[in-house]
Amino acid sequence: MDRFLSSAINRIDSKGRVSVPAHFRAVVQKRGFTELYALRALDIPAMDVGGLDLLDRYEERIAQEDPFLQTADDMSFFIHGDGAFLKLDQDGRITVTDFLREHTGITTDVAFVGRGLFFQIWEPERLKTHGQQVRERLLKLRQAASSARAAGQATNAGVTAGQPE
Amino acid sequence: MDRFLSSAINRIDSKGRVSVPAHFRAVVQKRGFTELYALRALDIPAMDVGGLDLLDRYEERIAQEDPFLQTADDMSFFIHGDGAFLKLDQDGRITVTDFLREHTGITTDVAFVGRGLFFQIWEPERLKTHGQQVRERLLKLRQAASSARAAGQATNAGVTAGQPE
DNA sequence: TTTAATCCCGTTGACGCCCATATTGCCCCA
DNA sequence: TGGGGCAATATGGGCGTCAACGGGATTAAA
Repeated sequence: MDRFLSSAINRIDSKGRVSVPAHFRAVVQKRGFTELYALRALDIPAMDVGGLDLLDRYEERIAQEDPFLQTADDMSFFIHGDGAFLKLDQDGRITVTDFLREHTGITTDVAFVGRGLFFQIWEPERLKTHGQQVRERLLKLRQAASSARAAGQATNAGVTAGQPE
Repeated sequence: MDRFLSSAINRIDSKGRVSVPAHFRAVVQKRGFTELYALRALDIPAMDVGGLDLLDRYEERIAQEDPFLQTADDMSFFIHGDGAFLKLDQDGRITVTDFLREHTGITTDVAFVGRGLFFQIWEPERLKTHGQQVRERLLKLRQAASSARAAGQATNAGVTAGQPE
């Protein structure tokens, strides 16, 4: 498997280290990441962590912006300046710096969340809250879609009553 | 047969393991699933379980979204982060983790329900309740359909009365 | 010298591997 | 048709391995 999937919660030890889940480490190796780069997610208290290819995605986006405008500058500052390298020690652990704690609110435990091409680092309680919010939003999306379909059928009223799929 | 059909209830042992029905295991093998991936269903307390091809459809869908908007993030979070691998041991059992118990309410027994290309995991009592609700909904739908049809046929007065089935 | 980072090793607990037993369902034969 | 026996499956438990975790010791940096 070459994608970051699933999630796990690990404890920070007295030296401020935490194990990256073995499964994630395998993906890191498979993808050939020589170093991990972490940047602060924009609207949530989480870090996005991945290889340097994480930047590619954002840089593409920046390239689309007018370089004379503030937006491009802001974005560049964000991804180039507001990131940090996470070094894996030989037991597969990283040290949780204040840089991480500040933005995530992490204290004693760290939640690792797979996101496909990268993974995220969360404070476990906040992650839980966020997860619930995500589910609610997706559920709304789903209901909106199905009621829209129902409304569509209503215009065909009575011609074809609901066919049980 | 290469689809997940029928259902079964198995007991969790003292080590937290439960046998996946032999029939399902055969399908798993036939479909070439090397690992099982479980997602928390959105609006019901069940897990959707299948191969990694479960993700393909979702990822196609995500690709349609603007990757910088919240919806894409939510969708990725849901399928990549809110899932878990279920490893079959060589006796065809999986271990029931807290991740599964939390969402499903499973305690001592597990209900396996075939759903064609994937299968579901339920707490048996909840499955029973859910089954009844589903039947009621379908029944209502059917009745609504037949009464609508009857209304339409009323203009053709009494020629063909509702067909019993 | 102090602080922090890195290496190395031991412990612990969870998980996978293996084998034993019980239970179920099926087939064959009387 | 009913019973016996076989095979497949579900279930229980012992044991080894590995990942997470804790901490000592050494090295590098401030």
